[in-house]
Amino acid sequence: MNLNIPDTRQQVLAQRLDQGSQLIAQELALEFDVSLDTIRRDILALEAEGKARRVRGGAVPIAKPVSPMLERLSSGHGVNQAIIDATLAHVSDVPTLLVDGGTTTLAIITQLPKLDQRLVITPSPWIAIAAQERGSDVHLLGGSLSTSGGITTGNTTLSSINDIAVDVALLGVCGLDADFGLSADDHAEMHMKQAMHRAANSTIIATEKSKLGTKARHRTLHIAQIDLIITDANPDMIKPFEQSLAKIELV
Amino acid sequence: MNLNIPDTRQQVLAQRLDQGSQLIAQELALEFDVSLDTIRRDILALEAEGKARRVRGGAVPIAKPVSPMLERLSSGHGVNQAIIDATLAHVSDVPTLLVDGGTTTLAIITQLPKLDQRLVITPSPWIAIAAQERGSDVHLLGGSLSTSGGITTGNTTLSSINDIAVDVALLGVCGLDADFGLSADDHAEMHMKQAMHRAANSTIIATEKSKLGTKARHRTLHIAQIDLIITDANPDMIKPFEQSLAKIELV
DNA sequence: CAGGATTTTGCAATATTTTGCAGGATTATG
DNA sequence: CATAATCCTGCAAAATATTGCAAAATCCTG
Repeated sequence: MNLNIPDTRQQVLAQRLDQGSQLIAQELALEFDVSLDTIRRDILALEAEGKARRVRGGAVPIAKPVSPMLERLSSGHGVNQAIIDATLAHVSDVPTLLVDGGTTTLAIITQLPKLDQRLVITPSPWIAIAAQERGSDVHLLGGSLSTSGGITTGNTTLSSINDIAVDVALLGVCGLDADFGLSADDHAEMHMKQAMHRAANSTIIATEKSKLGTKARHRTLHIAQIDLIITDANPDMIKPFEQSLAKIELV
Repeated sequence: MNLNIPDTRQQVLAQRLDQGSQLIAQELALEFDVSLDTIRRDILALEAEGKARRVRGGAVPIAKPVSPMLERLSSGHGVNQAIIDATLAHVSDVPTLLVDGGTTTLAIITQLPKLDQRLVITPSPWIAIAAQERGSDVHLLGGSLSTSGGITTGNTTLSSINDIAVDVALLGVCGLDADFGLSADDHAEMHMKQAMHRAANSTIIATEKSKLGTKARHRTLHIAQIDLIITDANPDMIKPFEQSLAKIELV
């Protein structure tokens, strides 16, 4: 048997909370053979550490943060309509599209005009669903679903993407800097975006001005490798980009 | 034992509303073993938070402007809660789950308890998203997205599924007949379900009674190949199945 | 080891929350 | 209009929280 001191008990309780179980004061008092008050104090301590949410009768795990993707999707789409329209003008007639994940690309794909015989290839389940609803044929690239960006990654994904060739790759952006180039938050996502670029004849990027000038952790593409950048930035914000080869379209 | 306090109940109720189910005060009073008044107060509280629209006899979901894709994602609509609970009892602790597409399986996965280190493998982008929401690691099987069932199919999918071994496969149902067995609408889906069955140690099926006794186009599995069938059918509906080897759980 | 400080624990008195119930008002339904 | 179901209101009982306090255990120091 363990030491029956606040420290040990609270450790056990914290572990159970992590595991998702609820703490019921009455039961715990019996289990640890202490009074209700003592358990109550333990829970009080856990709450102070932010490890528990106290409720009448015990405690429950801290409410989990919902995924950022679902969050944004359900709470109004903050994607600039002008960006969407400008991008659609470039991709609407493309018969084979390779589409990255992300809120911007998702917003674009949900407004893709219906077209017979279009094929959308994507590592993102969100994009896959949206594209299918717009009547496209969809090829979903398999792999492990990364928590950060919501796209599949991994060796199997990479190898399958290396076997395809498409007209246009539409990439999402974590950071975009004139010198540092396009960057990604995650190492696995970086490889995915690079592979998508290689598989496509031309690479298009649509991004909001807030991403301009920012750098994410992993350098992914040089600006020169990008064929077209579509953004809602002010003219002076894109000055650093002008000497590069990328074509920039302001909306 | 669960905490039966306003906080917990209201959380459950809110979740059901999100799924599109309507709340019936009488039923809930029985389910939670409290008086009608208590449920009424819970609903009152939900209404105050803007999470429910109160109607005579219970409450209905707030009409929320969701994209069609989200709508389908949260459409546990019409799936019998008892089936979900019974299935969860079998799969909650399984560390590696292979999950087919379909509204029933989707409703189940959206209620999967959080568990560290669970891996969900699926050919369905909807399941993938739902599983990720619930904190699971997700491996998405790539391939062409079939329009009928919403799962990926094709040779690449089949070959990748042949390389895996899991504890439990949770399959959806198009038709289920005592003689004809489990059947699928689509030829490609048939192959997928068969492959999923082969990859798993045990095969579980959850289905509503409306599917019982019906045959879809393509015979997929014999009843004897199924380890467990969970359904809300009446006892006399499953008589034809009794001579088979499959274990049947009525809810 | 003695003696004092600190922590932990259980208890009692007092709030607070939650619950079920009784009654009368209101609404659906034939 | 009559009837049944559901709703609102106030209230009292039960469960749980909070607070203050004192006894016990433990730790610390010389």
